[in-house]
Amino acid sequence: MAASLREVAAKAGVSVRTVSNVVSGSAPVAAATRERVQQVLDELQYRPNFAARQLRGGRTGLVGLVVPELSSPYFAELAGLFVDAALERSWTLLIDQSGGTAEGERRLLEGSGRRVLDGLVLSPWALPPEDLTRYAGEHPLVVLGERDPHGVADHVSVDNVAAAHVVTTHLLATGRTRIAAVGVQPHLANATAAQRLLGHRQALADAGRTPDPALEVAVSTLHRAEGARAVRELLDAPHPPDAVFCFSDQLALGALRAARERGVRVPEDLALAGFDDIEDGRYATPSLTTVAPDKQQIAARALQCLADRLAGRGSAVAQRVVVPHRLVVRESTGRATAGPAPR
Amino acid sequence: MAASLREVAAKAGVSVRTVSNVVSGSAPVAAATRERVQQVLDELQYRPNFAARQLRGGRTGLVGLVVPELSSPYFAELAGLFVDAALERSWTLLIDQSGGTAEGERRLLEGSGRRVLDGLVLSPWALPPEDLTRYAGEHPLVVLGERDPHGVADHVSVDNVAAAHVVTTHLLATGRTRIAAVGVQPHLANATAAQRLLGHRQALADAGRTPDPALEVAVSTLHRAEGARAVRELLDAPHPPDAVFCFSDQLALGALRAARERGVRVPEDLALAGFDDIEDGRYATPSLTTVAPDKQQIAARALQCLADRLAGRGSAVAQRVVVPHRLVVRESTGRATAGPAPR
DNA sequence: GACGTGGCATGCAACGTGGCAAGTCACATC
DNA sequence: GATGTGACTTGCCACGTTGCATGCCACGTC
Repeated sequence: MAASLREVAAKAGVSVRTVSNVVSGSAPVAAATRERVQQVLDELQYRPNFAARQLRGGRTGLVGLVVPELSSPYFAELAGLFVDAALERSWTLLIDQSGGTAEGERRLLEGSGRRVLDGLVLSPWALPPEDLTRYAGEHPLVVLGERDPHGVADHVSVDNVAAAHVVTTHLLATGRTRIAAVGVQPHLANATAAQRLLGHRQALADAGRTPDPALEVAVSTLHRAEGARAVRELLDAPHPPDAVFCFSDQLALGALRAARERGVRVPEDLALAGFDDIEDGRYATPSLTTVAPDKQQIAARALQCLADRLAGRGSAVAQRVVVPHRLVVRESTGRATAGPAPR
Repeated sequence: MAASLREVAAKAGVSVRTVSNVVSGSAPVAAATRERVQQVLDELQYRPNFAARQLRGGRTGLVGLVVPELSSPYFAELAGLFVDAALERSWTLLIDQSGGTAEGERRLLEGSGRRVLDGLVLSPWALPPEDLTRYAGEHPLVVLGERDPHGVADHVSVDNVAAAHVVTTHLLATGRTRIAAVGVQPHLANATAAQRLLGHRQALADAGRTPDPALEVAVSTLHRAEGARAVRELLDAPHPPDAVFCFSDQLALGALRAARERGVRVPEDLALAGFDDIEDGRYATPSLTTVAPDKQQIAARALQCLADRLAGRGSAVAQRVVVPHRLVVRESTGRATAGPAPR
């Protein structure tokens, strides 16, 4: 069924080696020969044998991407961009979903995938650094999102501190005074939320304000429901906020719904900002102010890191790539109404 | 870095073949020898070479899943279940996203993936049957969702006609009289929407009602925004509906938002039903009545089909697996208020 | 002691490909 | 006509694994 080089060679009356040369273009072949061989190739629908190629070359052309959950729009969008970016390098992308658990994150690292993949891009939530270190010592690995600074794996993320800083500063500039932060995740090994909280606090401090711990709300997941719950709690508190900075757009969309349920107007009574710039946020009413990480560049740079390692160009020390982001101001953080805070 | 059988054999003082036998257990090995070899295996951290195994055995242990979009919660959930189901068979699942375009759907079928995968599960939207036929002739293929009845590939789906019938019958039972159907997709090769429309019409006919073409709304995508648009149009029409059956939960969630924007109460003024039973619908307010396909079984049966084909147990003719579904009645289709339809 | 049996170990071959170096051939140059 | 040159082609080998056939040895049986 699957034609091999040998069969093509026999039919074309040339050596196996010449057919190989026609296919790969690695050595000169006379035009007439090339044409004849090519014709047989087409005729027999020759496709190079993946296993044999790998056995010979040591490469599979397969790259893995492990995200916590595909049902999260941010990761789904990101995965799509990785597929495209991989395609540009003629790599095939293998996507896996870890569920945000250490076990899931270890699956491709330790499992059969280990020997199949040329490289791996991982967005870890739960996995302790030791596991990453061990793997990175033997295989090309790129980590997405924040980790401890002395990691050994290459590392791509936005500057979460700066990004959070600019959001809170923007909220202050629209005249808000009590700005809540929703999305702290103390249970995760992942440091992203911690970095954003840091930037948020710094912005408050830079404006001469003291962060109010009552306005920093932890969440168990980054889903809509948690955003809604957080905002309900905030609105029920004795001193409700007049702005909420959610650490993901999903949280912000949940927050938006909760606010609306309570009859709190957005942005007039409550400003809302998110993070990620997912499509749903663009089409929400009001549309969502957010931080837009350059997702395309995250994908591109992450694969570039892998390519460097594969080519042996990788530096011995882990690289730390910071991808640009920008604040996208939309309707949900319009000017506050004059007068007292709601309620 | 990666130890080969040869190295292990040398260090253990046995033949390569014996080491292979220890690893695979395919031939008897004396206990003493086995132990000694095993010790060296552990010591050198031997891992079988994937490529060489495939080259010999012809199997990769890799199975592909192609869905239109991962950002759609239904497909994301489904993909997650496929990952789990594949794991149970010690297969690795390669997920790809086609964008719902013929080109994207052809990528894994025709591209490099073709030779890499032991089998493929495809959820086609745009691909003409010829492509599927050609591929299925050469490789194990399972198609998800409705296709023309005389397809050559194995085929797993729910009974969309029956499922749609039960939804519309339920809406009629709650006292609704003008039931709209949102989600017709005349531009797709995919027949799923057509089957649901058929079931919907049959339910109306069975209740002695004549379907009103003005209440059948086509959509370009299955996203929230399209559901919202459809409902706005329906509510603006001279004779608005008192119930809407959306062909996906995503559409229904969009519809829910649009209804709320217009001040139309759900379910009092307008009943809403969806399809897919995605998580967002369970936590929406009001929670969404929907059809729950047994997604876990879709994954399990689809992989079973592949396994059968791989084992040569596949029948010559295409198999057609119908997976059970159930109607999940929640808040969004509660009893109508007495009195005239809204507006 | 010859023979058969069964348990275990081994060597050979092959899967399809690509690197390497040697080979063939035509043609130009001296 | 011998030699060199360059363009093209080819055979050999190795990658790591496993199927197959064979080899070796000890033991039991006639």
